[in-house]
Amino acid sequence: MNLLESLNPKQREAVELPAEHALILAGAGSGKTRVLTTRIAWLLANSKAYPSQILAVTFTNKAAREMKARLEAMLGTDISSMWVGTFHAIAHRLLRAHAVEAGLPKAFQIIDQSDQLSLIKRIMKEAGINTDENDPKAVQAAINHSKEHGLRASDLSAGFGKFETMRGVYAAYEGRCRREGLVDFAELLLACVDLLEKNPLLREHYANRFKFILVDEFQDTNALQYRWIKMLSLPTKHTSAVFCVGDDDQSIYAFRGARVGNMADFVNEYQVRHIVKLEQNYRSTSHILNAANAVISHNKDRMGKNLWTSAGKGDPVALYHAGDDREEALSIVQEIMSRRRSGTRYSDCAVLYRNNAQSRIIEQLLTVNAVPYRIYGGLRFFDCPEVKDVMAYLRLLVNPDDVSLQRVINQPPRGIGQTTVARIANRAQESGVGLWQALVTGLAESSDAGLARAADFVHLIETLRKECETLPLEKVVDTVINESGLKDYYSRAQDKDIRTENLSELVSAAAAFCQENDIDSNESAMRVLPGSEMSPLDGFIAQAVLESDSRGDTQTADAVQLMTVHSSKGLEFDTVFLTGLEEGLFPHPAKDNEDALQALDEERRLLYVAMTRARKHLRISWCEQRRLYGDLRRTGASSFLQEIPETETQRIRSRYDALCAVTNSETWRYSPRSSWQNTSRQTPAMRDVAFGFPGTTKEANPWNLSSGDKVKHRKFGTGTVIKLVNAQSINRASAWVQFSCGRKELLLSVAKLEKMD
DNA sequence: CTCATTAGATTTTTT
DNA sequence: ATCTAATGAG
Repeated sequence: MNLLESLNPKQREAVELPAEHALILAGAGSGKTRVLTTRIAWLLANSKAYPSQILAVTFTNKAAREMKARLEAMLGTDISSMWVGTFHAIAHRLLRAHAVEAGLPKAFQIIDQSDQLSLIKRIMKEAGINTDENDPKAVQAAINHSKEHGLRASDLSAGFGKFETMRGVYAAYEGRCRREGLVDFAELLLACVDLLEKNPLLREHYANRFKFILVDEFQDTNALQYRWIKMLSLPTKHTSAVFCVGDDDQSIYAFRGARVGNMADFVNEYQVRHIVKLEQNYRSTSHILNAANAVISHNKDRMGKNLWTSAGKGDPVALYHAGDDREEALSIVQEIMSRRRSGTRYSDCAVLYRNNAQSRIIEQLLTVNAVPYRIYGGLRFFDCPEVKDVMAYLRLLVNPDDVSLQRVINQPPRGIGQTTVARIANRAQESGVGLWQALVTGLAESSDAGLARAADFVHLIETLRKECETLPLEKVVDTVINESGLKDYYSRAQDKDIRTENLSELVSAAAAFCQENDIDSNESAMRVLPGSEMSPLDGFIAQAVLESDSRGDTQTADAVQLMTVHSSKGLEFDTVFLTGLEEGLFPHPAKDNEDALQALDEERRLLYVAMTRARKHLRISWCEQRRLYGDLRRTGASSFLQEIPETETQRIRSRYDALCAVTNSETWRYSPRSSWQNTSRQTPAMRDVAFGFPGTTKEANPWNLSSGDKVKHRKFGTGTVIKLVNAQSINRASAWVQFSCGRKELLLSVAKLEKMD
């Protein structure tokens, strides 16, 4: 069989598994996506399933698109009856099809994180809750967390203080969303789960329909997504076969609710009999792979996997110890330029970092040296304010909810300020209706100038709605942009070129949406098409919220790729520069001690992901000190570096190393391990002075102190260090010291503290 | 109502 | 260092 020819035995085993539940443990670079798509193709080719019986769920739109594209290429047939999409997109589709049964208005709208936050803030303000003591973001997180665990406000038992506040806000938020027809991301899934739970017939219908459910990146699923899959697959009845692909070692999203434990739960609950491990790596050479394996082997609770490769040893992992972040960045740029001279493309090089703040210095030096680069994870197209404004107008046409109204009632500015909005909000609250309703019903009797302008706004929206009723999507978007006044407004704004370009790009996006979905360009945007769950406009608005990553890819340009380790997941590059392997940065320290160990394991997985991005060259670097948040911090080698075996590495002699060698011969060792230990512990003294680091001429340096230490002060005498504040900072570090004359906070760069013992 | 200044915070992020 | 959100003057 043609499909299977190029697969290795394990991959082939996975593809040819019987129609039963299965878990595929797919290591980095082991051909995971390929197995998933080939499995589907194989099922179809061997008449195990019709396309309509397949449900393939991914995490990101990118993955969904890739899967569809590969399937189309493999099969060469129409796959439109197959459901391939993200959890949220598929949940949305189900809810549109069964809005009434789910208790939702037909025109319900999805709100994104920022819409959700602004709604929560407003609810808190209206309820007179002090937002200083109760962080709206924390309340938002708590609400989403509750939803992830299937808990509605009414499911939470009464509590005290902050929790009770949150519970109240949650209840109000739920009520508001229901009244306004708004659904947040978690609600898409939860409403689906509720819908199927309440309708056994419907549940059975879908479980019978989707004979094969395939889940990608299973290690990233949260509790709610797990339940959602369970609802669609009736695990006890074995109507559908659930095929999950994942890698516990690459689970790096626990902070947003991902549960690696879902993998073990799946095996138990579904009594999975087929577990296939894909351990042959097709990406990296063996020095890199062995180094990554060694690091990840320090983790507890692994399902157990060891990647191997038949590729040669390749280059050892290069280690670069820089004096500061500038030297680190410069050395990277220099190496990229030298590689470029020997024929490498810029786009084969990636620079990875733990947090976005680290990119600045690298960008700076790339720019200075005229090296083109591309940053991943910036502001996405549909997150641009001007685009969000237009989308809010479009939503008002379909479903006049508070969130959209609030956003654009004075955008462009039309003299409706806080006071007027507050007045409207008061009326709305009194009669228990939404802002729009309050506006529509109570405007005539008012002589207030602000309210009169609000009436004009309502008139504008209603005119637009009438005008757009029969227009095709592209024209609707264009009309709204022009007649809302947004175009005029933004053509006078600060970045008018970008703003207006984005507005016209939005019109093109609407046209593209019609093309992709085979919608006739004359078709009215506001009518539900036969055979579809929603109108073109509904679809377009939903896509804007759910698929905000659909930004014009500039992949064609030859540019160095800059991104966080998180966003590098799933990608690969010939050459990877992994930066900032420093204690306090990578691993990033955990806040509370409770799950500090688990957090450390996740950081280690993060490092594993980063290392396994590299095909041929991996260079890891760290600095003695780095500028962070406008503050100079003394850093030091990450403890993770000691987990990389020396046999897989090669120390690059840095400028800083060279300096150490001349100023302090004791510090320089060719053995990397001993060298890290020495340089981070020793008093910096001469070599740092020679290198020109500020703050190092002081006698006492913050990194030499810890709480409990006995210190001597010229004036206060001897005392004990209680705690250190900003301990890593060179300029702002201070210590609380208990002297016999009392407790003092001393700035370490100023106070001359002498350490005793 | 709008614009300007200032305090406060800043791991990681998709949907 | 730099961005955002929240106050206060014009």
